[in-house]
Amino acid sequence: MATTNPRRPGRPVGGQLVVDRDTVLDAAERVIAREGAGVSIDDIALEAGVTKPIVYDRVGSRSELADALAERLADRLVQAAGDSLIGTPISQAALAKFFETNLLTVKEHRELFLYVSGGATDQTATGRLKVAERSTGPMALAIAEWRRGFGQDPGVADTWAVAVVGALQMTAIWWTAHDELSATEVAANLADLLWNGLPGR
Amino acid sequence: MATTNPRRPGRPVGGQLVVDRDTVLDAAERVIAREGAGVSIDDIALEAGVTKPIVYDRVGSRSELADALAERLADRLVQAAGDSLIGTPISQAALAKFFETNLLTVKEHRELFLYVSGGATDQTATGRLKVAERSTGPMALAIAEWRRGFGQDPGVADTWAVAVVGALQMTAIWWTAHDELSATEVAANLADLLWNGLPGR
DNA sequence: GGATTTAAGTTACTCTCAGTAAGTAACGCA
DNA sequence: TGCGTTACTTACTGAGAGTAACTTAAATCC
Repeated sequence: MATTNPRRPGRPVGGQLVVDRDTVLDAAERVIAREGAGVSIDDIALEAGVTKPIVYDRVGSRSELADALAERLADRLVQAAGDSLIGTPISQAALAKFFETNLLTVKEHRELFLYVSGGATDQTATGRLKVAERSTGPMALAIAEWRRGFGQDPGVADTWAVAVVGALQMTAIWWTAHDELSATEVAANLADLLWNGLPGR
Repeated sequence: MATTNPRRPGRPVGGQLVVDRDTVLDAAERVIAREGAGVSIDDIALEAGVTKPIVYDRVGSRSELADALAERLADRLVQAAGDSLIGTPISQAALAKFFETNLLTVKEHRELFLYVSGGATDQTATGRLKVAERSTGPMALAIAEWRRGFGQDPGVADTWAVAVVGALQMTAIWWTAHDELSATEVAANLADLLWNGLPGR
């Protein structure tokens, strides 16, 4: 969707906005996927067929952009994987399936994940935490639900959700960096750890 | 150690180097701890009482700097926590102690951790992975050892080590962002998860 | 012991990029 | 038909990474 015929200055013909926020975010995802996490705002603007100030107008600063992309990515992770977990009978196998889906989704959006993680250097810089927090909510709910189902204290759910998401994210980035194992194998290992614990059963 | 009396151009008197690599890294840690993860190379140079090209000469580019600091941080984490784990009888309580030490160490070096994580935007940008990989080695060894002790397959050790480190790191950064719980509580929750598994015992 | 090469700094630059200010043309309302 | 408003663009500013050019002391050579 790169600009075919550059626009002149001034308000364009036809009362509509040239691009809306979502279009800019779509373009950002596309160019990040294509060129890697090092892309500049100008690159994104170009991909959207527009200039930099428009990007600022639609989505805000670079860290706000990273945040917005983080939300999208997190939602996608939840969406893709949630089907594997919520509502189905809980088992180690289901957990493994859930992890596998997550691994594959991260792999698919690896550069976006890196962009979002490295997002900004200021205090909002906890980009990975942003993805995590978004993914964590549903996860925490699910965990609390389980625990209640098992007749156990759901109070640990928050910590556990963060931990599980952290384990998953780190494993995913590690796995995509040097994938000798298949997603299925890694997911099975993870599920084994988180279902049975370190000492095993 | 900030510059008291700026040096003139040219080679300084006295055959010695003004600063060596470690001194620069020390300065970097100090200024990051004091001013936050947003510091520039110039800031670091100033703190070291030297100018930017010297920093480049001693440690290299910004991502190499981040990598070097990541190694130091990881070594410190291993150092601080290793005592709690290696050689002692393995138990859920020991694991909790290990986690607690780790949490407190990350909290202590929070800004450094953020600097290293946000480190660079290029493909080397997996700064957190750098910390992780460094921490992971010893952890993987320990886990493999355990598993053998339990008479179980040590083959999962690599994946498990990454997962445990990931869970720990994410939990740490989450905890330092909004610490309502004590380190001890969070560590206990983590140990419960990783010792007993999600379903509990 | 002076001339020359090498070592170890600093100053001053370039380049890229985030963020913003100023300029321009179409729309839309009186 | 004129004038404010809207929605763009171009052109700037400032900061920071990385480097080139310069400066002076030490070390080497005769």
